[in-house]
Amino acid sequence: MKTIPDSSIDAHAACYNIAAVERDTGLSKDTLRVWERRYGFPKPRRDQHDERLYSLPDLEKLRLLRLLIDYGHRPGKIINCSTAELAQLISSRAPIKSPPPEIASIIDLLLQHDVENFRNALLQALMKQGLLRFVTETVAGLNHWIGEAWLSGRIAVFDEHLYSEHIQNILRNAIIAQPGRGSGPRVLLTSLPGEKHRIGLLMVEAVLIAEGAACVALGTETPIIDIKNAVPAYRVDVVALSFSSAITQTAALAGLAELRTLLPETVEVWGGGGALVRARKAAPGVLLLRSFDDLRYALERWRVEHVAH
Amino acid sequence: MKTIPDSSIDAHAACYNIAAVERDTGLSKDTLRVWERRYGFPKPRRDQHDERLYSLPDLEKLRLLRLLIDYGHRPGKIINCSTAELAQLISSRAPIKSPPPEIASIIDLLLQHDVENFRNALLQALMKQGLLRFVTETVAGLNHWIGEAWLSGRIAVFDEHLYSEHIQNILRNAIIAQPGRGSGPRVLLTSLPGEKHRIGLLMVEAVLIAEGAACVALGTETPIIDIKNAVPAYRVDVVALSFSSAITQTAALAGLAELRTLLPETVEVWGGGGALVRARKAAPGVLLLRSFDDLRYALERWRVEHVAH
DNA sequence: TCCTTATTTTGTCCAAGACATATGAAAACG
DNA sequence: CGTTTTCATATGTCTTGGACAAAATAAGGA
Repeated sequence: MKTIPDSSIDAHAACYNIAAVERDTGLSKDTLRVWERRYGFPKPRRDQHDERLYSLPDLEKLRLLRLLIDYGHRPGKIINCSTAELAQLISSRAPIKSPPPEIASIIDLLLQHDVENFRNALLQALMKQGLLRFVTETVAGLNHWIGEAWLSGRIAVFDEHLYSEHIQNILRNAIIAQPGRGSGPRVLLTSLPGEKHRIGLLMVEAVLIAEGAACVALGTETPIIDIKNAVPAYRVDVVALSFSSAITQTAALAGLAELRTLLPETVEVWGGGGALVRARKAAPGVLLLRSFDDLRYALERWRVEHVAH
Repeated sequence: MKTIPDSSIDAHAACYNIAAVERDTGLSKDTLRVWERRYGFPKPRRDQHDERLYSLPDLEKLRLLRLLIDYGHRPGKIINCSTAELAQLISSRAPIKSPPPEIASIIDLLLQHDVENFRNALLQALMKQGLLRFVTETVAGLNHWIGEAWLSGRIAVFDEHLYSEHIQNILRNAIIAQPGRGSGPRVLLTSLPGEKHRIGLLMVEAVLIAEGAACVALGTETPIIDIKNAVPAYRVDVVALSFSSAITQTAALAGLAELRTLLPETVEVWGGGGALVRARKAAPGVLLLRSFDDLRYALERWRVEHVAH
């Protein structure tokens, strides 16, 4: 059977088959082929068996396109812009501000590959701010500005990997250090298949635990049917799902709606994350959380409602 | 654009379109269609536009098939068995021996969904044994026996997710609690694209740090080209890659050989993990680590060689 | 300004064929 | 007899071009 090719074989030539491009850009194979047919981009060269081989510049342009489309641009309007024009569209999208100094100093340490001091700076920020402010201010800020840096090519893939690992270390350390369950609802926390971003999930878990809720964290990519089965097993009151911007808003809302139909009425369904901040309305019985404040309000509301009974 | 249908319309009929089945079973749309063409299963009914609508029983049988195929069965041989026969095949995979009592008691807590006591049992084991023994005995044992339980169908998907999350919490907590760099080599630790298993990587990181080496952990799935670029940036002495049994031995050895050609002679390449325990020999200049003891010997050897200079 | 209704855009699904690679069995070797 | 090599089969992924529904936009009307 054909598998994702060993990218090492052509690492220097930077050739990607359609499966690798799907994985790296999040654009489906069908979409890639239909864009080629309709718009003439991307137009990859072929190997000896007429299979598509995408170049690294194509891949970069596709990533920019994906980003702009997520932001609201239409594919047909921008697909024939040059990579430079797309990059300019992105940078012109938001007024170019620089990150606040406390964020900038941490990012500088990452860019200088100073692992030790990077780790220490994160730990110090956590100690100084406490878990709640650390998550909602420092980590959220770092995510945003590191995303910006990645878009403009100022940060390497391996730097981002290192960042993700260290944030996970810190957040999980804080999570396990917290005392046992609190007074709040039992919240099952996970993401649906295809959603691989772990940091958002850990941030939510940290906030929930800091607020005294009991969290059952299943990590990323739990199939819907297994979420359904886990709800009675762990006797949870709320199922919370996280959707990063890597997933389309439509897919996120559809997943939430499907889950809603599978769970008993007594179990609440909450959804949040980058894919949903601009969503208008969700299926009935699904609560959208567009910020960490929304999350805290939702917790408080749950407590009020369940004390009354 | 077509999306996952609002299943609330047909919630009781439990109909899934091909995208939902792909998401929940991990079988690609192409695979589902070609199975239907070749083997006659699954044979979903169609909606008014001739699009496939899979039933819940089909979905359940597909998940059993996926499980058995992962374990080594061939699709063509088992695809026309009934769901009951498949379930029996799975349960007949019972382990020959039972786990030692200290492992069994922890697994029992997981099977009873007792999150609090499960967490506490892990923490207690860590305290009692120290990081090194905890990793090489308890965590290694848990991985093995939970794998067995998964194969025989005695453990749910969500239980395994919860296990993975908690082990990560504990290991990362231990990792960050360690004092800064030690005397040993700087080791870059990661896995190649396609290798998603994080726990093995974290176990290695814990052992390295306990032994006083400085670890640059990049998490899973770092493209080879990015590993190459990270080596000078972080000035590492050793690149260590982890390969779980989910990857074939051939693929693991090929990846190591490829990396070896891309790195300068002065940087060592180490490989380990389930895929390589039975490997005979690797490419020249690649060190195979078949056990945690091998890892510790390799560290000691490096230190001896680099003190002499 | 808001709601309803056309029109265009855009992503997903389909079919059937082709083919490379994983797997397992048979053959040749040490 | 154990080990590697060779071959055949099984199996998953890629191909093309057509079709069409849902989303997004534009146009019309209260």
